[in-house]
Amino acid sequence: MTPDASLLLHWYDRHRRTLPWRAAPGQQADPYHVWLSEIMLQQTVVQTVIPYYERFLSHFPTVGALAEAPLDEVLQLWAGLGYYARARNLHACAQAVHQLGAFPRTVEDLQKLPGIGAYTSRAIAAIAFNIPTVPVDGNVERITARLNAVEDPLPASRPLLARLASHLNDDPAAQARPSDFAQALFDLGASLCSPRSPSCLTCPWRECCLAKARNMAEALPARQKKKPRPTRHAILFRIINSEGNVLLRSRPPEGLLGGTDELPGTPWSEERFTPSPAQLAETAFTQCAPIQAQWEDCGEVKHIFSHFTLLIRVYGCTLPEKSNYPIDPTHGRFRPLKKAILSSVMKKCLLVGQHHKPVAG
DNA sequence: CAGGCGTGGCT
DNA sequence: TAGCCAAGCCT
Repeated sequence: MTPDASLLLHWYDRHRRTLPWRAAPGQQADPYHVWLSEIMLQQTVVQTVIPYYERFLSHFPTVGALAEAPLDEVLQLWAGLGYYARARNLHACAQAVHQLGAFPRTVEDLQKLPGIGAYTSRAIAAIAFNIPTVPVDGNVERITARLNAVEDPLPASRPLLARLASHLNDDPAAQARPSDFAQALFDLGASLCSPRSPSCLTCPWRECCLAKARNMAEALPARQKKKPRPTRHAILFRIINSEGNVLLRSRPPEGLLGGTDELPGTPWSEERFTPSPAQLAETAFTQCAPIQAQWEDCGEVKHIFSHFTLLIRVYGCTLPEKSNYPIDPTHGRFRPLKKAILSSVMKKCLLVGQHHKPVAG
C-alpha cells in the first residue's frame, strides 16, 4: 500500500533541515548546486561534505568555471574526501554540461553523464527540476525495507526495494511536490528512520509501517555478511630537503587514490617486511628507496580502506643544505606541501613521528 | 556482476 | 578495539 505522502510532507515542512545546497522553502534549487552536492554526498556524510562543498563553490562559482579549471586544481580541492574517481568524473561532467550549455532535465539524459547513475540522476531531476521520481539511496532503501518489512538481505534485495520505492510517490500529494518529497525522504531517513534506534513513535508513517507493527524496524534492512578485510604492508620514505620540501610522486590517474600524490616506497604487499639496520643501508633494499641514507624510524600508520587495511612503516630523513643526491624521477620530485594533492592516508604518513605537540604536564 | 573504490564517526 | 556503514558509480 502507498503511504500517505501528505503526512510526510507535513512533517518535512516542520522539521526540514537547512543545508548549504538547499533552496529556501518555495524556491527552485540551482542544478549546479544540487549536482555538486549529490556527487559529494555519494557514500559520504553531510557533515563531512559541507566544508568541501563551500570551498568548491567559492573556487568554482559556476559549472563553467569548474569545467575550465585544470583537473589537478579540482583534485587538490577534493583531496581528503575520498573516492577520487568522483573528482575525475565531476570534472568530465562539468565539461560535458558546459558544452551542452545546461544540465539535461530528464533522468535518462542526466544518467548519460559521467559519475551520474540511477540514484543521482533521479535526485537531480527531482530536487532541481521538480520531476516526480524517487531517488533510491541508502535512506530510501531503509525506509522502504521497513515500510514493507522486507527481510531479504541487501544487496540481493536491492532490485525489489527499488521497485517498491518507485511507488512511494504514487500519492498525488507527492506528485504535487516532487522536490520536497525527495528531500523529505532523505530527512526522514537521516533523523527518525535512522539505521539504529529509529524513532518510530513520532514517525509520520508510523501507522502504515509493517516493520513497526512487527517490532522489527531496527533490524531492517538486513545485510549480507561481509568478507574479511585483508591487510597489506608498505614501507614509505619521507625525505625532506633543506627548503622543507618533500619528495612526492604522482599516483596513476585511475585506480586507488588515482591522481593523488604519495611518498615513494615499496609496493603494497601481502607480506610484512621488517628490514634489519643492515638491510636498511643495503643497495638491494634501497632500490625501493630514492636514496641511501641514515633512516629514522618515524613509526607506523594504520589506514583502513574499503577493501583492505594498509600498515605503513615510515622512514624519514632530512637532507642537509646544498646536498645533491641523484634521485631517479620515478621516485618523484621535491614539492612544497602547499601544492600537493594529499589523500588522508598520505597526510597521516607526513605527520607520523613529528611530535609537534608535546603532552603538557 | 561482484568487487574496486576512501574516509571518519559511531557503538 | 574492531566492526558497521553513509545522499553510489563503474567495470
